[in-house]
Amino acid sequence: MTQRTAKPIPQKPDARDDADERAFLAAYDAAEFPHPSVTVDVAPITTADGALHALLVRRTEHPAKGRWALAGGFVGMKESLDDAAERVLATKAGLSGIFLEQLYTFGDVNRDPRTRVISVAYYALVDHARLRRAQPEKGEVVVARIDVPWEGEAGGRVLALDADGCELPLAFDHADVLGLVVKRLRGKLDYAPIGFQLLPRRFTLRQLQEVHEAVLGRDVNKDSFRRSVLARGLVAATGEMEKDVPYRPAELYRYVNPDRARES
Amino acid sequence: MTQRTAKPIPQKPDARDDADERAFLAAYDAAEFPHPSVTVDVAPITTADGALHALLVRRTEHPAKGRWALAGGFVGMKESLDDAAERVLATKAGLSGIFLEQLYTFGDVNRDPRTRVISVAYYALVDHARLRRAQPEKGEVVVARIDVPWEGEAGGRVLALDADGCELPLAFDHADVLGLVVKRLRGKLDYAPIGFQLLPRRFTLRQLQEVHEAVLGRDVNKDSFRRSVLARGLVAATGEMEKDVPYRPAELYRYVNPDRARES
DNA sequence: GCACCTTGGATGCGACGAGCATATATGCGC
DNA sequence: GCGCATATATGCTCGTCGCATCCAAGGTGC
Repeated sequence: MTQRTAKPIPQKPDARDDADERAFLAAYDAAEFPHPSVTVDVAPITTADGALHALLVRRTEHPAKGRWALAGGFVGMKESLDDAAERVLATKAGLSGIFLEQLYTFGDVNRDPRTRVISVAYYALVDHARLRRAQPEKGEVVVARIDVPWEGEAGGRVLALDADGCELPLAFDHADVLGLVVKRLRGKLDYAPIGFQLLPRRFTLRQLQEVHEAVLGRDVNKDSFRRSVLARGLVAATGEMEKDVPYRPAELYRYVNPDRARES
Repeated sequence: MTQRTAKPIPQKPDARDDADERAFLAAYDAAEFPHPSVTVDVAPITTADGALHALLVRRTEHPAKGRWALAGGFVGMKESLDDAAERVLATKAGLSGIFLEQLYTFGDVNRDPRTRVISVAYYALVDHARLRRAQPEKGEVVVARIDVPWEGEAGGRVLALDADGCELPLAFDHADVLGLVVKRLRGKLDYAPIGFQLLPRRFTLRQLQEVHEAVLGRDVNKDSFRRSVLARGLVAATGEMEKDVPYRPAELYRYVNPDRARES
């Protein structure tokens, strides 16, 4: 809310509030004090091979040149935070129309060596095939495996590994940001429909279970998982079967929003 | 895993990176683009009479002059967001040393009529007696009853009522902020130790139950509540009893952090 | 075609916790 | 002492979760 930290604005008398307020706003000078820079950083997340993965962007400029970072950008004066996150996700990561949610705002004084930068972090959830096809307007990207060195929802920073298992150096405090993404996803997974966002529209229950195991970092009981998913009514059978598998094909399901009807 | 998607960036010679980065930082001009204002808004929360209450501050300046608002202030260039929230809580609400946690960042373009203001919202948890004694450095405050017009974790804006049940007009989007506080508290209550923050150091299990009922907005089963609280090992009996009650006094408990030892 | 393997999908059992009822304990007012 | 309100403990039921078992269905090798 609103209050001015430093020298107070010259006081005006109290009456005629509307005209008074208009006059106040006309005289208001937003540039009176220095303001911090505000950015959004977006972590596009998927699951594969039993682990979480995140798309990272190689920094081509200082600071942290050459290191890997989340897709980020400054917030425009006339765009909301959500709009800025969508724009950054589209331009820096080449992804649009996918699930996007605010995570946390990082505002330590020295987190960016340039100047005071406050960063509103978002995470985006997308299925693995789509993330692999992601093509930004320019720049080098990588889909890094997230290595979580803690259990459950303890929290803490995580590591980003390339295909050979080598650690990718992360820029700024992005190892903390990604750690908080993991913690948040683990906390929300069993009561919010976020597992479906990491899969294509049609999926088998086994795939959904593998997504949960990748997010949680532990095995889940197969039968209990199936029962609880089906009992919650969040998925509907399509009658179709998966193809080209060397064993008994499983039925394909789709996510149904219990509130409103949805496309198939 | 990892894959490089796009055309490689024209590489600059990689050596002398440190000196290079120092030169870049020296030439960086933070005032090159206009920046939004960044504020913190703190909602001091307690429970009483079976409902959530929040401390609100009367605005003495435009905009929204005369309306009630969360305790807020601009973020200084050399203080972290958490530090700013602590400072605002101390100066605007007269409270210090209490539980404080970031909630969400509100950044719609027109949420403040003056200029672009991005607000990082926090909530603070404090026991009722302490909130009633809170005395800011200056200004008029009120402890408003929060009326939640929705059930469970549906979410949405809430109303602030004074002692007579009359609605208090809220400034900016603070009805939404308070609504999100309620939603967050309801979601975290049963797996995070936040109920204890709303009580004095020593409390009866009945008091803890009443806190839970006030936050959740519904009754909870007494015996199940007692059993689960005791089984989780988050509280320890003190051996003391409550005094001056016209019925059998209950034993006083205290919160124990299961990780590290704590004071009694 | 047939044996065999692998995975999908259903059923049954026991453990555990939540909700509910009951019984007993304890301080106060009469 | 007696009644009352509340605290505190115990027993019961029921739903859910974890675990084991069984059958179904498709592919592979002979």
